Amino acid sequence: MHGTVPVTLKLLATELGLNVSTVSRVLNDPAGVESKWAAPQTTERIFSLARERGYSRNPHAASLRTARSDTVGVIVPRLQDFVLATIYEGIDEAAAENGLFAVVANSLDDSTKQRAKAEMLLGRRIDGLIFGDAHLREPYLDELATRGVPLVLVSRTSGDHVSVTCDDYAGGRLMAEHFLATGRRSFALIAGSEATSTSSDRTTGFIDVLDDAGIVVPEEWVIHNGFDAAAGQEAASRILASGRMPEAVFAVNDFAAIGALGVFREAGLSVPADVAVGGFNDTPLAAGVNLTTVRSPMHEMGRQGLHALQTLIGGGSPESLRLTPEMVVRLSG
Amino acid sequence: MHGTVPVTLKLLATELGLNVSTVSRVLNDPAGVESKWAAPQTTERIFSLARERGYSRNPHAASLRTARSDTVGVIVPRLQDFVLATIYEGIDEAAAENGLFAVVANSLDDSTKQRAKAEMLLGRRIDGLIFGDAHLREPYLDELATRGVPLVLVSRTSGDHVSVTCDDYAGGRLMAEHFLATGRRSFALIAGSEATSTSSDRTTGFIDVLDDAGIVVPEEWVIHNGFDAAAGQEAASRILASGRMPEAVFAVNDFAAIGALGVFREAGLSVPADVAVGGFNDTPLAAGVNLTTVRSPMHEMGRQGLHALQTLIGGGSPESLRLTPEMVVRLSG
DNA sequence: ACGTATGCCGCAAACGTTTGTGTATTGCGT
DNA sequence: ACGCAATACACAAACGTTTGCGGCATACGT
Repeated sequence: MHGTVPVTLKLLATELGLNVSTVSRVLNDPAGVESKWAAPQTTERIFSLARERGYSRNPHAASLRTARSDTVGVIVPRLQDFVLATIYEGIDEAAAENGLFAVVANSLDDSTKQRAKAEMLLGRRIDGLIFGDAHLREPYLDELATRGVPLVLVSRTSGDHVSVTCDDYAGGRLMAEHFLATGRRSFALIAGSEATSTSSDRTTGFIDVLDDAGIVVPEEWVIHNGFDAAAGQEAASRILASGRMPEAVFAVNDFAAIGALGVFREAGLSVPADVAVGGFNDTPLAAGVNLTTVRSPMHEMGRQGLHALQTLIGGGSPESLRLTPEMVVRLSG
Repeated sequence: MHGTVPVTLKLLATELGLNVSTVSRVLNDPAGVESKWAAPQTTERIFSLARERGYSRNPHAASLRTARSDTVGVIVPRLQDFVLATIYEGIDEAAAENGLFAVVANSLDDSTKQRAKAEMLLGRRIDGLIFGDAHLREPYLDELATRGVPLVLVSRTSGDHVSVTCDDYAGGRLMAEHFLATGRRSFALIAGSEATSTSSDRTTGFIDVLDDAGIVVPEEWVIHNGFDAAAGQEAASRILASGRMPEAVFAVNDFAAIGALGVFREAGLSVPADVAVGGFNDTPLAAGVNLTTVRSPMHEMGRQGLHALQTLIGGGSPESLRLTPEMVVRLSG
């Protein structure tokens, strides 16, 4: 197991009495066995020997030669976040289907780390980057663009970089319309992390609808403090501490919603009788706790993001995409 | 931005009037500026030019030469699973600290996909593999081991491969002891996926304690059907459908527990008055919904797993590790 | 019968590193 | 003054591919 000679093109070639170039061309021909690079008989011999010896091309050598790695990097705030994990799965799936490979890194939504990870990936010679952690103003993205690095954004938009997102504004409107239709008249917003398009689009969509209905959301009830369960808990506590209660609260993320749910219930409130709660994304857990929410096509965002990046790498100029969300009403609101 | 010449060792070397070998040695010397491969003055010139030109070594060329990629592959059932995502984060963190890079792939807990992904990663010339999806009997792992592929298991054990896990048996005992101490006498088990060590160790730990107390868990109340919220919901429904109710149910995974929680509450049962519910892992959401659970050191498992793999790659023979779990009691039980 | 096309394949140069070996220069001890 | 050991570097081969170019047959058209 230690003195094994690696099976290379050269090995196959000499064993077949051919030149490595011929073997290489045949093995790489997308036409496969129908390759016109060699006589049918020769092609057959090549493939069968390759199979027999278990040949596997050395991607480092190939990448060195071609200056492509067939690998794309993706940067997410955090893989622990179900939403981003799902998006990454979509990316990875589409990548695999297209002969690419996706690698991932966490930025913790921090600009310095984002830059560090991106540069690290570029150092590994990836062919392009997908950002799932873009902030509204992000000079680094512009820098990368002018450096000529192919990049696309998923989940969040920023500037005029190519992006694949959920139509978050529409999603916010959906939730507001639902709440109004079910008779609620006062609202609080657990609005996620500031300076992200997901946060601002969802909240302005929500607020715009209320505006039209002549309802204003008090400023202290618009709480920006992150997307996770802990953020939802803290926001809910702040709402409770405000003395009075809204008839409904819209958390722009399911996990924040679930965190809020727990705090409200613990405070003896009944949901949705005392306060309705709505989330965003429709993660499986939302179904598990009967949370009313807006479904966003996370997996599909990942897939489309990869496709966009691929056409970008190929020299094309893909359009940004806004996938449409869907209201899903459950018991919590 | 298109006609840029890539900055290589050769470029630096000719520009400095040196040979690439010298530049390479200096730049790679762990001693950094203190390198003894060149005169102090020369070393300084090399580093400053490298910095000025923004030199970044081409890992493909290096890997081609050294036959190492400084990359490890990790295979998980699913990145969407918070537990595995956290373990991967631990792996990635430790990898980065040691100059390595971790790439990940989903197997969906399916042996065929597991093999396919592993072979794909090996084709990319990774230096070693970490499996987070091992089943109890896994011939493929043995095959890899005899092939000489450095591998370690995390989260789940299998055979006598090196593994870093939580002491699941102890964890199961903790939960049983807690339930007994709080007066429950009849139990159901939402036991996760069959043929995984996490499932079997946690349940046997649980059952052993009950045995000693002279309590037996009815067979139809030991339900094997996966680790996620949907599995928990279905299991809870089956329990409800059995006609009578246990005083407590232990789900070997928080998400399954949360799913069960939702079903019980929806059925009008009050938790923990009518039925206590315990989970496993102590994910943030457990705190969010006040779930009693057993904390497992997920992040640390990842870190230790990477270290084990690293010593394996370095030719050492690391010991398997069983990290100790911790009971965390909340309102649900 | 002769030019040309086509099928089949080989040659060789890169891609950017790492690393074993070699060599000129300097400094030192004696 | 001599040998000897460091010091400070250079040379060159190798890692396994990809790909432009070229060459030799055979077949084909006229």
